[in-house]
Amino acid sequence: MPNSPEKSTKERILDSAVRLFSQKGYAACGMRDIVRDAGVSIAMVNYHFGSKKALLQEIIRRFSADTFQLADHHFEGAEALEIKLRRFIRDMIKLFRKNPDSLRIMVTELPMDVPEVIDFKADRVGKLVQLARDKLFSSFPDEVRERIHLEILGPALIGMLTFHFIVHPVFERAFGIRCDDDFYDGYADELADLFLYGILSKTNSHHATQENPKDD
Amino acid sequence: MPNSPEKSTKERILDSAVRLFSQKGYAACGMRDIVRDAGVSIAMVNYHFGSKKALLQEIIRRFSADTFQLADHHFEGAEALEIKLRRFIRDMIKLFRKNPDSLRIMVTELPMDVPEVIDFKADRVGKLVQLARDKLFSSFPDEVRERIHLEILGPALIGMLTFHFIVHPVFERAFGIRCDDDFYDGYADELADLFLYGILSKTNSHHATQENPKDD
DNA sequence: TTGACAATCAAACAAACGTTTGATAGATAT
DNA sequence: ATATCTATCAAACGTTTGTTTGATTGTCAA
Repeated sequence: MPNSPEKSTKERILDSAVRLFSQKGYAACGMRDIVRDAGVSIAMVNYHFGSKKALLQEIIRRFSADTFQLADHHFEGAEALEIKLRRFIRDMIKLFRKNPDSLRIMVTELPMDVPEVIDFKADRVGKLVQLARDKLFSSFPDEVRERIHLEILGPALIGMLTFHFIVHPVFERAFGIRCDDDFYDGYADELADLFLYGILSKTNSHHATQENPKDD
Repeated sequence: MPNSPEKSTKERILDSAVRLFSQKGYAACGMRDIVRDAGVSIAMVNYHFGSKKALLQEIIRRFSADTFQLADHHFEGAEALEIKLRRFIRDMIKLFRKNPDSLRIMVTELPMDVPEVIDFKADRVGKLVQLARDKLFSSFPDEVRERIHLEILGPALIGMLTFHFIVHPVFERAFGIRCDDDFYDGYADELADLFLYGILSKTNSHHATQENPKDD
């Protein structure tokens, strides 16, 4: 299915690239696949973006900006931790649903040979966790905050949220579920419950369940 | 750094392919990269595996077998849910640490044009969740099991466990952590706490935190 | 000793790759 | 009117791709 014809050439290339990079992977997707889908000449990619790799970086750059801006926005404000975190998780899933292709590209197509991309992402993730520490957990007493390892729980949360979209084809096949609005409402609630209880457990007691066994 | 010379040609190719597929991605990694690293001729790949794609499928097949066999094994037995689940999480992380390259390949290189691979994975995931339902939660009363949505919590757990290894370079850069034995011990404990509390919350009360708000 | 078989290699293959070039049309400014 | 600039295209460029071929070596059986 070709692209809508009223958009500009540059936007048509971007749309096609996002879909095809996600579908076949960046390296496996030839520029001729993209321009055929976009209905433009192959020279247009280098004209508008400079190179195929720069096109990929532009896609990642745009989606990163959306994602981290959303996170920044939801951590501000005076509401309780529960309220902020539930809203954050719900809107994050909403954003991922709207751009599942961009999400998969951002996660799976780590351009290992472009160190500045890794630096960029690491910088944003670090700032995000710092923001969570300052804005989300600032009211907790120090000895509780010491027990909450955000550098573990943060990536775990992101992993929970994103993994479903990464392996979506396997997931739908395995459970015979079609993922509609209702499903994702339940999905967001379930993950929020899981995460909030996990955090709050640290605020009340030391031991996780009955005994926290360390058997071998 | 080339491969160890005492192994067979077939094994040398497999070892090199796992590392390089993970590093550069399947499509971006040329067969000449692999055979140069393995110290063999390029014809050996097609001789021993048939094609480049068959080599990828062999890698995924081997690692899938290890992973799901581990899961099957840990869900059996008469111990309590907490004990089984903690041991499962710990050994899963141990396996992922030993084969981070295979894990990344299995998750990120979904051969979309090979439907049987997706079918294979979907089948295994479905059976795994069914096994968890039968062996892990069989002692719970029915009205509690209805509230535990394993088709959501299961993939969420796998996402938590694997995501760290997928984005490992970003992760290490962001937090300035070197991930040693101690780190992963804490990592496993933290995730087990998080997950067990999230589940046990469903067994006690209906509402997640204070109010389970549904604001907009 | 001869024949068959398995493992290996260097070289060659056509196809596909990302990029560049030169030309063309349309708009805008001088 | 003419020159400049922008957006576009078809065609060609040199590489690199995965695969195949034909020859060579070593091993084991007849």
